[in-house]
Amino acid sequence: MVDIMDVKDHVGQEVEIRGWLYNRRSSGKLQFLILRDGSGLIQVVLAANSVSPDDFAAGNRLTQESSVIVTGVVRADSRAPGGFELTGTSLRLVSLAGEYPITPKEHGTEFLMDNRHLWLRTPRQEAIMRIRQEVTLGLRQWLADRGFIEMPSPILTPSSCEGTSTLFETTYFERKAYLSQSGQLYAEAAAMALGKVFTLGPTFRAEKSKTRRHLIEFWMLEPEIAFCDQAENMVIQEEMISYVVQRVLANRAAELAVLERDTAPLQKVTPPFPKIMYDDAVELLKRKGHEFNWGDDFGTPHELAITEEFEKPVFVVGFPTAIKAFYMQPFPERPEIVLAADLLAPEGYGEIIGGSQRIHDLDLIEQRIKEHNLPRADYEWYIDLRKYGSVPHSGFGLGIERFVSWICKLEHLREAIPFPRLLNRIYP
RNA sequence: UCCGCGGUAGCUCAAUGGUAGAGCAUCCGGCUGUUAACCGGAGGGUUACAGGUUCGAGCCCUGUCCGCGGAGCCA
Repeated sequence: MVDIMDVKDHVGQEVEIRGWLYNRRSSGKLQFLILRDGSGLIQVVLAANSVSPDDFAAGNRLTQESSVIVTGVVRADSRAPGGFELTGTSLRLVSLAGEYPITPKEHGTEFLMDNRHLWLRTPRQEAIMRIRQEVTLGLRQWLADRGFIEMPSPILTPSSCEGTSTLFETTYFERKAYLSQSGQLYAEAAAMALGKVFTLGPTFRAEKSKTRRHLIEFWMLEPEIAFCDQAENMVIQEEMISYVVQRVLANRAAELAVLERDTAPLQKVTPPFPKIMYDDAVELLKRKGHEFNWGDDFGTPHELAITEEFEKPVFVVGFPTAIKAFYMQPFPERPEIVLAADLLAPEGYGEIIGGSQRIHDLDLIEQRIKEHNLPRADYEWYIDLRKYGSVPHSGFGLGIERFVSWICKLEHLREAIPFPRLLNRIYP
């Protein structure tokens, strides 16, 4: 048995391919079967004198997406898509497919989303999923190589992590529980145990967001590092992002080609990334004619206006304390801003990372929990981290689907995850 | 939640208020190098739903539902 992607290494040999019929063309005594097996596409030529009459007839009855096992001799042929093809020697039907909804013609997104379980079989979706795997593998590899330990955080939580976004409520036997919207607080505890850690898992936001940049359920990577300040935090981010982008360029060139992704902008993604103070970003926006006041949070048009000034991802540093989470460390000498930075991706993809140095002072964290009206009882364990050997520490959250969408230059986040949960969609 | 656009065959889309159409898919037939193959034939419709105007509504009006795009919020 040979994967289609490896067929090119078996020229002149007879190989067995197990897969599904992607498309079929026939010229009477000659059939062209395009097979897919998840690793690629290949054309199998069935001639009346190359296979038995029964196998030839079976080929004629094949419907789109029928599963088959074929054997054939590999031949280089410029007329074949991909340059290699099989001269079929046998064909065995595994299962005859019924009328397949996704035809070789174009379809609308609503229909494709209703058939997401089948849509995943198309070459474009395969390419995106392979790139997604390269991204998560690359992130894990880069972190593991630097001594980070993967520490999963719980999905069922007793209360909000940040007390801001809307949470999904569920029941935990006799009491209420919530689906996690961030693993960060748990990552902080883990960092005090193992030094350098990360959590990678699903997070849930019950916000009625309805844009191409939002998912209800999405995956987030959240590294957390003890004895790390915000400057070091940003170095980690820019080196990790650059490594993964360059790795995808090196290992997934074929998939990027399927997506017709212009790789020139990605090749420029190398450390260091430009940094702009929030203060200066406000001035930049005013200069470009935006109505924007110091203290406002960025909307989509503002992120676009900032990122179009740069070719690489750009850090916006020093946000107003009032618009950021309760746990962020104030700037030295400037309590009105925090040691936090958002990383904005180029080409209109916006925020892919939010990171900060965390408050390590016991009195200040207690004060902030009070100011934000958070239920102190739920945060006792978090406060403990400041009681027992507190150290300066930093971390960040990376949105996996936004990162993948940018690398693939997707129109919509829904294609970056196998089964997207959207505002009006929980099927399939 | 707000603003805008849309819903016709399994799919993608046509159709001056006057007989419901095409391509793809499916089925039948033809073709020994096809490239979203091609050629001939067949079947396939509660025009989202509910009302209304009209001699006559896919088309005009009202309401509802659903979807898409954008905003806000965020990764």
